[in-house]
Amino acid sequence: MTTADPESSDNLHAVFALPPGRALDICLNIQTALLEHKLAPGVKLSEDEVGEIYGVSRTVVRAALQALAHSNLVTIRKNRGAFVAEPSIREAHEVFQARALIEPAVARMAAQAMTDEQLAGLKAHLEAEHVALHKEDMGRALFHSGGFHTAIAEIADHRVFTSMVRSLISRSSLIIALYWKRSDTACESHSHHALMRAFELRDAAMAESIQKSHIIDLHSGLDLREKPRGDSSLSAALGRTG
Amino acid sequence: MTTADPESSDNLHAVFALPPGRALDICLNIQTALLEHKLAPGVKLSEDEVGEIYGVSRTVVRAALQALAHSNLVTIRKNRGAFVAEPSIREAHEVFQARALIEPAVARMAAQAMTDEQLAGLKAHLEAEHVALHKEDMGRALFHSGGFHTAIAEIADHRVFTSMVRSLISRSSLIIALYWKRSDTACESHSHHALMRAFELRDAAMAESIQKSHIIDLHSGLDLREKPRGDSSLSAALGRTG
DNA sequence: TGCCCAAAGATTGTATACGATCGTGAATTG
DNA sequence: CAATTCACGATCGTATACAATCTTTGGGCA
Repeated sequence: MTTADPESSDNLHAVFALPPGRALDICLNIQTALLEHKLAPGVKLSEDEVGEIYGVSRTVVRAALQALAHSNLVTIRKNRGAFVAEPSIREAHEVFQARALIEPAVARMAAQAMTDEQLAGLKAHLEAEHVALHKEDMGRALFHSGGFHTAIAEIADHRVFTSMVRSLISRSSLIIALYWKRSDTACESHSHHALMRAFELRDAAMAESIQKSHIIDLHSGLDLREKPRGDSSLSAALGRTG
Repeated sequence: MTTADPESSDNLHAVFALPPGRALDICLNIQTALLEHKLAPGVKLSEDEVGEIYGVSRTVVRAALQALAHSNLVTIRKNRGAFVAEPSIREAHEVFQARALIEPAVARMAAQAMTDEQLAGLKAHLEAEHVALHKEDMGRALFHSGGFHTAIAEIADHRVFTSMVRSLISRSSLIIALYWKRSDTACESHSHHALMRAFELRDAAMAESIQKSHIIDLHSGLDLREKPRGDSSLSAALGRTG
């Protein structure tokens, strides 16, 4: 179980570049909530409110929110406050383009470095995802799916890439919350298991190729057409009241 | 001149995810100082001291330092304070590996999108670098060299990659300050001008290829052998006094 | 003489207070 | 009745004060 625990914040703090402390805890808590889709894009994160929840002053909360803002998970608007980020369609494309470049290269490195223990750890991620899926806990399933991708980067043992991947995956979670269109989530399982086979074989080229296809497939699972979102269309959509 | 002004902080703030304000100004100021090698790795950035320089309270300084820490330009040690980061040898390798993956792809995109105006802008960067080199102002030359790489990412018009490239280049500046071994800096000019030719021809494949070679060349210009650095060697180096 | 420990100084971590800015709603006017 | 303006409330931006922690330095002891 220990090897499979995705919540272990051993060196997770590296992403936020904060010294261990309460601010980091808040960051990690909010990040997890985002990854599990417990916090929707656009939700306001009032400093007072967050501070009261965690029992700290606004000073600490501000540090946490700024760190999250730097990871593009939160948007800070001057004199307005912090909100869960709402990635634009353009940003969604860019994030998945970046993933399509970086993650295959990372998968290749991971395949070469993979130990049996790490292989088992990856499998545990997939099982956790499967269990969550079976319970129809989509949020948790997505969380473990992201954990799988992150774990691969960690196995590649490349901190710069790991940091990038972690950041991109967090942003992907928000993007999926906004733009996911595919109803069948089984797509995950197939690609991930195919990737596992490549890792078992230590076939770097195969891992790279599968991961690239997988990311492109995820990208295509988004509905990124321009829509008349927001309140501008609201009046038109409703017509006259009554 | 306007198109060539590399200091323009138009959307430079996107890297730090801070609302416009004094904290951002401090970030940008310190970042520029780092890029110009006016601030050496390891230098302590006392909150009081920085605050007095810019005429703000520690609150603002802390926000700036945390933003810089998130960009890996500054290291914050609990109860110790903030220091200009000292990238390890491993980190140096990783940063240039990341650049070798990302920047060629970005160069390809830029070559396809390049307008004549943007081409002129890039040329201006090279000229500025040349002028600084002629004045033997190495710091400023390096600054413009980095600006050239950043400008390419901006032309590619991909914010996610641009942000990554900017971050990697900033870190590269620290790495070069610590590990640069090559005395001839003319290598820059050659690769950069070759890249310009590819851009003029709108040859995406050529631009990608040249950029990849260029990054690998830069990487090889570093002396990344393990050395007995630091004070541990100091006593040995000095022997007994007198 | 060298090492260990303790107290003072300096610096950061956190909380709180006050001023500035923005959003909202009611009142007023065309 | 609709549009505009103004004042109020809420929230953030910043400064300052106090508490916690680390570093340093001086003295004591083996």
